[in-house]
Amino acid sequence: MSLRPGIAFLADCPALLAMEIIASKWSMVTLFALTDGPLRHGELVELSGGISRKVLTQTLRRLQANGLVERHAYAEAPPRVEYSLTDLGRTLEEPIRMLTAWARENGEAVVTFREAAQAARTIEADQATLVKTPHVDENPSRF
Amino acid sequence: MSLRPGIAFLADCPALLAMEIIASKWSMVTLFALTDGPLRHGELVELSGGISRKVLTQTLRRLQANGLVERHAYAEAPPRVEYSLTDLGRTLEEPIRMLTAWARENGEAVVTFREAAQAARTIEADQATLVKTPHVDENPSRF
DNA sequence: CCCGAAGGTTACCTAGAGGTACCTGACGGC
DNA sequence: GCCGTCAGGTACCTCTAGGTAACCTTCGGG
Repeated sequence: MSLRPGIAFLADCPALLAMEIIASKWSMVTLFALTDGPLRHGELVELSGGISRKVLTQTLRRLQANGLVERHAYAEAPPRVEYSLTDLGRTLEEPIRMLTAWARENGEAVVTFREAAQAARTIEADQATLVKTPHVDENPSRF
Repeated sequence: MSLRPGIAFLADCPALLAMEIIASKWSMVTLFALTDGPLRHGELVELSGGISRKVLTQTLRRLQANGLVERHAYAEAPPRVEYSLTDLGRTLEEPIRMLTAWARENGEAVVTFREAAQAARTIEADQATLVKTPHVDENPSRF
């Protein structure tokens, strides 16, 4: 231990537990969608790029149970339910916004890289089946 | 659709795919650990607060396959392998740092809230069992 | 009286995350 | 030889995230 200072904190529990809650695709998306103001269940489904209603409900309940999101149900004619960030949730706005901005800016690059790597691995595998090359170096994908 | 402008992008695919890769507890922890410089496998295990060696390897391979992390194996006496961020991975430094800082600052608050809510629900449930006996027959009318 | 909308819940299923335990393989020290 | 280190790989297991599909409830409208 005691490598570079300021890293070892990773083992500290509450931070890791908090990470466990927010560090999921749907938590991120949901929290981000709420950074611009309260939204209804149906609106969140539309905005979130494919989340199912069940999973959205689960996600919201989890965020609610951890004090990041509030649920307001209005006793109206067509039942209306709005979700919004709590004060604690609002402290997440900036980090989430930055991460989302990163995903928007670099998502394409990631996908491009992944596909190139995939293609490279495929070719490599083809060569391996043709000639069993000695193949010493990295990428220990067995022969 | 067409609610507040600038939200609907969430449905856009590459961003969502990128989110899927980095938005996991161990990806976050691993990437954060690497923001301060290259680290070896064993160092990452120690720093990451409980990740198993198998899962660390899986996580690193996934990040590597998506162009965020590089693996350098040195052919030395005791095999040495170092992992570092790629240029693309380095663009994640700031977002990850912010999120990690948030987790460190607010992890305690989240855990506190969760435990309070848990206690409240327990009391509520106790009252329900005391007052509401006919909980049994609330099964869905199956026919 | 049935329909549709809104916001759920429930049952059922699969895929993947993640853990433990044990094996490999090259080296160095004894 | 035998043991220990480092970075894995593999087998096997469990648990949950997440998806589909169906049903419920309350309302107003036709």
